Amino acid sequence: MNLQDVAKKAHVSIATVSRVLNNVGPVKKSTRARVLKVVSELHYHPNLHARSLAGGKSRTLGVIFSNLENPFFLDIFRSIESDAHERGYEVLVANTDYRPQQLVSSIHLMMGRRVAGLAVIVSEMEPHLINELTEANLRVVFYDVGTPSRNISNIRVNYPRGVQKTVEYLYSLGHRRIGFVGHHTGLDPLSDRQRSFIEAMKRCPQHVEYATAADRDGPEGGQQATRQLLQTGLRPTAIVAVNDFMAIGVLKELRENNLRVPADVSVTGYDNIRLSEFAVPPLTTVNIPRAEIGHLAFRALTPEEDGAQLEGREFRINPELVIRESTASPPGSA
Amino acid sequence: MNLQDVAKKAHVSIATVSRVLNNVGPVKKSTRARVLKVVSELHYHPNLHARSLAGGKSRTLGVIFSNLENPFFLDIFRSIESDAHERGYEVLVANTDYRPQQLVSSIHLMMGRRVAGLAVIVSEMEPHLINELTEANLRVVFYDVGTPSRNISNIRVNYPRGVQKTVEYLYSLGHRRIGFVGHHTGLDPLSDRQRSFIEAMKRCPQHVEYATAADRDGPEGGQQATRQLLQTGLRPTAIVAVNDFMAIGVLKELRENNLRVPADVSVTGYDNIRLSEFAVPPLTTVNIPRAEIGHLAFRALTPEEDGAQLEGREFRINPELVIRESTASPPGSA
DNA sequence: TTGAAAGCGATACCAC
DNA sequence: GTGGTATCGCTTTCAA
Repeated sequence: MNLQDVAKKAHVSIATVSRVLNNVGPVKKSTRARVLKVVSELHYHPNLHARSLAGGKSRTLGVIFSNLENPFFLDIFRSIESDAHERGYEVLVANTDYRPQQLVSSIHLMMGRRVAGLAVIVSEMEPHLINELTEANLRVVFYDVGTPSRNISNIRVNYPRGVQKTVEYLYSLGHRRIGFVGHHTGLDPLSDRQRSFIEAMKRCPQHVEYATAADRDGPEGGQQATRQLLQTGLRPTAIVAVNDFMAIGVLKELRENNLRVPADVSVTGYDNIRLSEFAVPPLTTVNIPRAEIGHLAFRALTPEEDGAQLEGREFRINPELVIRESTASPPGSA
Repeated sequence: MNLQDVAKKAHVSIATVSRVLNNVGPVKKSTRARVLKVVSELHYHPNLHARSLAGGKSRTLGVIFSNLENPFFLDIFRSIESDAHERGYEVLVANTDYRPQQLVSSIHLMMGRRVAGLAVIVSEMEPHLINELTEANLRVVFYDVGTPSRNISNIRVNYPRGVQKTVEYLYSLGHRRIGFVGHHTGLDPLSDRQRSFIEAMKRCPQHVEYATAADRDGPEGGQQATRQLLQTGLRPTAIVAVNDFMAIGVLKELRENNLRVPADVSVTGYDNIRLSEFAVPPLTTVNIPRAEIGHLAFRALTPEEDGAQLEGREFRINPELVIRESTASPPGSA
């Protein structure tokens, strides 16, 4: 079914039907009513492909995430989506599962769909992709990677700073043997995170020991990585998880080893996802304001109302330590 | 940038470029190579709107969920998506937040995008929408609502059966005062769930008492609803949550009231999301196989390989009780 | 206030 | 093997 069918049944031209549907140009009230009646009788829904093709412009944004299962990403998505809907945009999501190849095809898919802007909130970003997007004629916003330019904006969270705060806090509590639980350490941004931890440890005034382990993102991975960590011989009095989602698994593995948190082992997460308050015990973590990130991403992708053609910008997010009940002084400390 | 640009630069016609890009028809090897070279030099990506418009058919499926934040839905999504990608389909997601109006626009959006099939996995389904979709010329699969017909398939989980098993189990442990925690009881399918609970309670051989409370879906809502429940005066020895996601909040509220689970109060969930094993204590729940649901949905939306034009079918899912550590006999029982 | 017609960027059929 | 062109369903001038 198409405009033609509606036009015929309403005894008008397709141009008129189009005007009615888009609320543009002058249309006599009675004509308008007649057309709308036919439209609803026929259950007509305009072909959006034809519409974007003819219209040229697009009110659609694309967003690509590494792992929608992790509430961190989902929160950002919801924030972008809600801004978008409010302003009459649609949003297309894609999930890469941390696979670089999947990221490539998602990006190309979004370009094929001629999105008006693209947010790339992933950890598997590779330099050549950044270049390709920079050269493309498309508004893009990256998360924690790349540098601003004509069409590129950036949102930076300064992950190392948050880790530094965490490690300092644990150190101040008296912890000297700390483990790190990460995931996908083969991917640059994620091995950077592990490195941030190591550097923070090395910066400690007195002698400290550490070990790291990694498995896939999520509670299961966190549990598995913790299992490895407990077998290293380090006997950590604290474990720093790369994010809250994995920390949930850390807590479980400790519990199953009859290690109390925080009496025997302290645990920290990162992100401050809402689930972190429902963990047992509630997690000490680093707050990353997902809603704000979503708003920034939307702003970055969207022309300012007042026509000011926003150049690529850089937005900085400041990670804040949130102390809850999963951390305490190590056993046997004063 | 379009086919024309590529064609010009490669000194061929747009028809040839199209052939190369789609791997159809005969093309001389050298021409093919030349075209591909230009395509990559120009970073050309075909306009998918034009493609679907010209091609007619679509390799895109739509999926609509009530709440992607609830891992139950996300698991189904991932399962559908993975099948889809494997078979060369794309999938478009939409999230309704349990808002009927949002569902309407999502459905229309999907129709406008001319998806090849639409999975509607929501709780806010209204009869007139079912009709509209039934009349539409579109493969649809519903979750736990509607009846099969020409183009409509259904996946049914028999929620009441699972609740019945749960209540029977709690009853057999000795529980006589049980609370129910739900959400969005204004929506038919969800008030049905609450009703299932009540009916299961009424079926108990001896006298039992119950109360219900509701808040929004999720841990926060679960916590809030539990707070209400604890104020009703029914001092429940067990709480049945409408799903695992809410049960996580139930556990938290009980903990904050110094009620031990399961020593003082037993708790059950529903769905068996992976997080339910990470709850403290791990949740007794009802297993709903999300992956299988995803596979079934994909099958229902997709023409069989062998051309057998699958009529609308009904798939039944059997809910199974999974007993873990959040349930026990009530305090003071033999 | 309305209609006719020129694109938008592909696909696919038909010639050559 | 390759090119020309009708066509998909819509938006958007331009005339009437």
